[in-house]
Amino acid sequence: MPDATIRDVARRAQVSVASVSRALNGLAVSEATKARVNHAALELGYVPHAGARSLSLARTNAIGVVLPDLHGEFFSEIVRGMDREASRRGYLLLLSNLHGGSDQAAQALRAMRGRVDGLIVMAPHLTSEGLSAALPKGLPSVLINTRDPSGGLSAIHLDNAAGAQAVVEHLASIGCRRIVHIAGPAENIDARQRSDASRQAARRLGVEWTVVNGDFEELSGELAIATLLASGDSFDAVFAANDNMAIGAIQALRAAGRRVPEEVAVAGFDDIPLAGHLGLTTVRVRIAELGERALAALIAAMEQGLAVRDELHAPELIVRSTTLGFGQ
Amino acid sequence: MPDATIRDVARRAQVSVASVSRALNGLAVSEATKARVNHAALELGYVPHAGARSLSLARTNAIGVVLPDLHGEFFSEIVRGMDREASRRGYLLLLSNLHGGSDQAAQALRAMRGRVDGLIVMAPHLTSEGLSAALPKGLPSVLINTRDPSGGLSAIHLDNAAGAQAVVEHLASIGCRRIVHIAGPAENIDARQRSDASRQAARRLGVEWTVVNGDFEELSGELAIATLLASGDSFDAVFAANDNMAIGAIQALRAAGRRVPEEVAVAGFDDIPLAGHLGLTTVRVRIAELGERALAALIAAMEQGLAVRDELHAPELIVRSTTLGFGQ
DNA sequence: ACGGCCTCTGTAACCGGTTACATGACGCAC
DNA sequence: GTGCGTCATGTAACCGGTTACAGAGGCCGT
Repeated sequence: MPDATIRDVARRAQVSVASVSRALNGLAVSEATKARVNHAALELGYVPHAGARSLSLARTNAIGVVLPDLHGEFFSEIVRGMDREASRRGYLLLLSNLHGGSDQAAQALRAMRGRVDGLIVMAPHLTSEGLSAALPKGLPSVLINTRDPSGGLSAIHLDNAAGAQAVVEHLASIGCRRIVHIAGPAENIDARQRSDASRQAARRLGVEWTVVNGDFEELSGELAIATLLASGDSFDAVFAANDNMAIGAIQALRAAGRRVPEEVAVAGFDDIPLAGHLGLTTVRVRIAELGERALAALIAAMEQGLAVRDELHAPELIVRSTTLGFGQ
Repeated sequence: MPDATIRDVARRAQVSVASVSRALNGLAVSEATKARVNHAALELGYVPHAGARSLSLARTNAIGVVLPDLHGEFFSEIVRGMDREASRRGYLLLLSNLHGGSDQAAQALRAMRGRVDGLIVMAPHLTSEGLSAALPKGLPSVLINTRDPSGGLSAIHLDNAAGAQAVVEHLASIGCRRIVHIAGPAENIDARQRSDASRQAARRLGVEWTVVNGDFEELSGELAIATLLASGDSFDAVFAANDNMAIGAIQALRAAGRRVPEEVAVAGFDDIPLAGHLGLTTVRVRIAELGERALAALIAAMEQGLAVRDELHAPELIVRSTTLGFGQ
């Protein structure tokens, strides 16, 4: 027996489908009708068909979220934040992960049309043209950490520059004079921004700054610093583009007998849970909050047709023991 | 200008809507027609309306996921696993979080009808009747870590008993004789199962076993052990119902001058990332894999109408340094 | 030349809701 | 009693796709 439809309920309650629809949606009907409809619906175990409703109303109460393959905390936290805000506002989240190339990405974006009222997209590896071509025209969209193709869309960016700058200023203020920056993958936009901003801040403050390459993994941080130490290079601070590499750096330093923070101050970026446990100075990103804000911005755009806007999500410097005792 | 519909494309290509539909879905049409349709669709920037398509096909290519408010790793990992499997199989995930009480839960489940082809539900705090009443009848469903109301649904359970038993056997095998178990919240089914199974295993092995209460937070583990030590109680092993509390316990022990693992062995449950860093012996749960399996089971049920089945997801004991050096 | 078959195409019904508009009943003022 | 406004209700069109069915034409064999 297939699921009951609104017509089944109407037949059973001896009224028209219009009356059933009105009764169930709280529109004006007589008490008698409402009672009969409710009774019939209960008897049949009627559950409205959300898909049909959406088609008719041109409104789905769902928001599409298109994310790339994210590792670790980032994926979970950003989804958690969006989910929190979505359920607060009465929306469902439709999740789609981008695994393949840009054609698959376009496919994924197109598949959202008619399913969602708005779109949140994070597609760092998509070209601008590809993105704007693939985005369904009629869908309000918010981009996260993605260069806006045309300037015609709202976007939220993590303020990597502010975070990196805060770290360098902190290091300079406690007396560090030779900073080594462990960079992330070159193609990663966050990594590049952190690197650029830290270099500029160091230059401005008259602090020496050199860079070594990493890949965001702990091991790469350890190797980078071990290599540097072996080469006899000297420095009194390490700023890694993320916490994982900073942790690797600390291990390499201690293995080589350098004291942290007395001889070398170390800072990371992200504030992963482990950072708190190890006392790592870092930049707290509040990823969940970033997700919440993206969703809030999207809903504003959807419901009030709000203008395009570009927000920066400011992170916060968290000073802990891997820098605080420097020079003592 | 509203989005183009299939009728717009038909008009532009000078063919019927049926031909457009056939051309775009790869059914038999002449080359000439196909070319004209593709051309017209491209010109109009036509994107099919997935909602309308679903309604007509009675198939959505989406899977509903209803989860309670989960903290920490669990939420992210299980969603990640389901997402991975879903995108592999060509499904989208529709996420809905249960915040409120059981009426809100019923609401959330009903909202899924007509939007998804199947449902994955994790609702530990819902009564059996509530659940089976709220689940739309026509929807294949898989439950995670939830008592099956009627036995009529597929379900996947984490095998807490096997994990807890493995821990106790390990502790006994290295020579521990007095185990303190730090339990989780009483209403949590995982916590209860871990507690029960560890007690039974200890009894069977002739090891002393006592329990203290915690709430899954690190602080509660620390307090529990600190209190115990202050009372002069003696024991040589701590098995916490999760890693967070185990870490708290270690801090309390070391603060009191007890050596871990030499004097007291400590084990947790979950294998959070921090556990590896601290060398905590624990039980690896592979939550993402649990999510993958739930999704795979659901798709099997949907596509092949597979029979009800009840799976156990076995965790794995990970022995590390908080137990390995015991007694030395 | 004709019937049969095959391929392509178009018309219109259908999926399951919502809602504009028409209809009918009723109350009230004149 | 008539005219008007109000209210509850029903009919049918509509949202944007898919597809059963019918019709049109081409090709074949006889």
